[in-house]
Amino acid sequence: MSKKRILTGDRASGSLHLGHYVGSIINRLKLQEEYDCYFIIADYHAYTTLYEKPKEVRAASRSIFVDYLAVGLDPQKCTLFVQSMVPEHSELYLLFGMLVTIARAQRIPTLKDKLDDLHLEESLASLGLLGYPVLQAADILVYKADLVPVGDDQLSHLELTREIARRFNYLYGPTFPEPEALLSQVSRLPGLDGQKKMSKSLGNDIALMHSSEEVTERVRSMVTDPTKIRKSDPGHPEICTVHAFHRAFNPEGAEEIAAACRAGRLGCVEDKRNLGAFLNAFLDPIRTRRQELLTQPQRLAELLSYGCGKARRTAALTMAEVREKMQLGDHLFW
RNA sequence: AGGCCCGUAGCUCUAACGGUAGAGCGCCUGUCUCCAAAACAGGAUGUUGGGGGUUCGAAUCCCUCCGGGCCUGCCA
Repeated sequence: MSKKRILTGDRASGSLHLGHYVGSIINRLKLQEEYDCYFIIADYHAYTTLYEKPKEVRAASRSIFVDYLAVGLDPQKCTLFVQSMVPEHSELYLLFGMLVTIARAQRIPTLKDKLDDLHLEESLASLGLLGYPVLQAADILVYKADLVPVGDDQLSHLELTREIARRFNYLYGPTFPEPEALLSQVSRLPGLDGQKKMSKSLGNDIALMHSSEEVTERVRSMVTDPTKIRKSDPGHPEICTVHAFHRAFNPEGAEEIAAACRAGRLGCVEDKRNLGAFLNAFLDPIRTRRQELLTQPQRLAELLSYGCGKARRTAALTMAEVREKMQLGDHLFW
């Protein structure tokens, strides 16, 4: 009962890929054993940029939910839910919006990066995009989460969450914990191009839902060590994308492979063939489980509604308290 | 509510006076590589937001509709 609570999740902007897996999913599989975990599929967040594409967002939400189950997040151990199905998020976001100045929101460093990605001038950013970190604060605090697994790029968002919690507690009385970062060892997987991090929008990803043929094809297109021209040339595994994947998915064999590559005994073609086989061996059980789940729409619907219901009950408790403290709601009116 | 600006390839944009729709990036193919990358060679992509009009001829001018944006106002 005294388990600490965690909130984390994914924007519903695309299917999960191997970068998500090594970056956070694998960590969540452990966290669900020790903590009271809430895993959010953040479709409202997806709408901050994909508001013109509702079907894409819904397809992504569905695909992420099924993948959560397929990789082994267990609805008996953790709470899996979709953000928009818990309307308390939006109500708390609205109220938190009063506690944050425009200047403060504009000072979040990730906003600038996001605008660059979108080729947007700051003057063209939507109010929703500016409010993104405030919505995140609502996501976290509506469950009174104690811990938030974050990469260092998200620390500034968590800092805002803590400020909001502190300010709310000061103004209306102690209500929220100040959530702390749970810094996990960040193993970041590069994309197929070896340059940028793996991302669906860059098209350099291997999705959990890719077929084995697609995986083989994508591995074949990976960038390797450009100085290894001939098979017998000594390679540099530390700068080779294929090897980065070996280290992530085949840690036991990685050293031996590196040695063979350096010695010029291992060619890239063979190396890629081996990696493809490894990845497919890893993905096959996930594929099997996904296929099984997809034949049981009724069960999927039940699991989704179970998770959302559970999340909503928790969120409703917080909102009742927030309304009370902020003198809102009909039972206080007269 | 008024005023102004914009809409062209997946993205960023160029196309004087109305005169064969283009470039860069990205993408695909080939050569080269054990692969991939790089380099080189080649290729594709468009109802120029929709409709109407003027004209021998409209991305360009006019009308209209749709979509987007900026400014001013509406004592919210």
